[in-house]
Amino acid sequence: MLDIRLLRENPELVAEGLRRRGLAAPLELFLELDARRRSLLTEAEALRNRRNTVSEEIARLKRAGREAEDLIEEMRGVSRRIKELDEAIQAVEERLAQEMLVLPNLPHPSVPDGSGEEDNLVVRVWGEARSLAFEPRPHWEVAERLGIIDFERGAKVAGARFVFYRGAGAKLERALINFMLDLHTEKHGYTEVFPPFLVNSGAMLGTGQLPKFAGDMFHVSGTDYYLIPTAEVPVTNLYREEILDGDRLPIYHVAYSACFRAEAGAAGRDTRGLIRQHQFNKVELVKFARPEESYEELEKMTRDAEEVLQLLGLPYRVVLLCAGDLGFASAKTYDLEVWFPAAGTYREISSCSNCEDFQARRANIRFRPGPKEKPRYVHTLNGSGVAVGRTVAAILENYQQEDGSVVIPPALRPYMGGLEAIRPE
RNA sequence: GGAGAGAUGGCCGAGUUGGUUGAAGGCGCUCGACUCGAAAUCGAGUAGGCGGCUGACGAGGUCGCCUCGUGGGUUCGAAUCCCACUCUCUCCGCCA
Repeated sequence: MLDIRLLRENPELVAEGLRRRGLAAPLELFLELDARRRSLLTEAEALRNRRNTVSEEIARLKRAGREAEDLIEEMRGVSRRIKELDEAIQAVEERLAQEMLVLPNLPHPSVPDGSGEEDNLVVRVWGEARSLAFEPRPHWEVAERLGIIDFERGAKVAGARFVFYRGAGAKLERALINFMLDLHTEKHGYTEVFPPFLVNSGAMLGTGQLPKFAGDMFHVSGTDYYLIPTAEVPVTNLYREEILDGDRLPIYHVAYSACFRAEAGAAGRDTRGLIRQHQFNKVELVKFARPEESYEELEKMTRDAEEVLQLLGLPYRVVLLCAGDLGFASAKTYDLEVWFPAAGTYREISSCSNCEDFQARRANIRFRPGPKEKPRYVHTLNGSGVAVGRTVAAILENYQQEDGSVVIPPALRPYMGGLEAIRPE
């Protein structure tokens, strides 16, 4: 959520940020609601002040055994008026919140202009996007020939965009999760958490999935539970409604979770393979940082995610998203895109974002800079470190051999019981 | 799922015949005094939010309002009375 004060005092700045995202927001409405709210509040407070003073007077009179009926009669009217004003205030505040909650975050000045993917900026490339000596097969063919992923039975038992991993495939998925968690906890200093996979609507509101993107998620009918689309949701909400000790910052968390996405509106896109599933695994990085350090932390977090791909020997590039391609809550995002030789393209495998205080304001996550100082909102960051299913897909395509086998990246072998390659049965 | 108990400030813990209790007391913490220094002792301070005025939309100052799990009700007035909900604990049942 944006700061209403920023909107009040600097509407042009907000309008400019929204325009860069390709949005025209009717800011006059906000200003009008805000002004109305404050004028009602002032009136109600003046009346409350009157009531409080007179109530003391009444108490004094009663103690002295005197009558106070005329004052009580006056206060009856005052209380009635206060109630009316409170109702009006509540209505205005609800309206204002409703409008504020659907406004996205403003892009950071370092974010380039642009309206979509094609305007994103490649900031660096790692590894060689090599073409293989033979005609590479897409990862789902590699997987099916090895019998390690069962797409058909996934569809039978659950539906389209669900799979069973089997044998070495299941083990590969599990090995990657452990490999990533170990790297981030042991080398990069993150503290592991294992979060709930279902959260309530308050948490979804905090990170920005609700109210605007309800259709992208699975909702357990008859309850207030939603299946998490990413561990970012429970982990960022860990410290909701808390004031953190400034000495603890920055806080680094890493979490494995299954992720569930309805993929509404994605009909026909990536229908084959592991790229776009309703359920997938992900290792997620989340940071809570002081505002003045958050952009430095974003760079470090991106490097931490990159190291996963480097150790696995997967060629990738880092892309800075343009203003028009930014996610709802993000002020600045780097995507990591990994090379897929069969498709001949780079595909997103990680997304690292600084949400600044946008989520912190919604979820009310603050920190005390020093003793006696006022609490301030933290900056929240999140990044995939990295998407596991897509990593499996990338390994299958990049490490496939002409005979149909797949070499296990050396860094992963300790997690695969020393296995050097997956071969057809 | 059934029965009961409870939810107060960073923590512990008073306060329920409604009226200087935003909140006693203790602990913790901060600052000061004492000390060569520390401990002990003494003194002062120690929640958050919102708004008005002042000031530059800053810092600061000042006035006021709200918050004793959450929401609603009764009342001139509610931490205190009533209702609903949430969460925690204990016992029973069930279960990985």
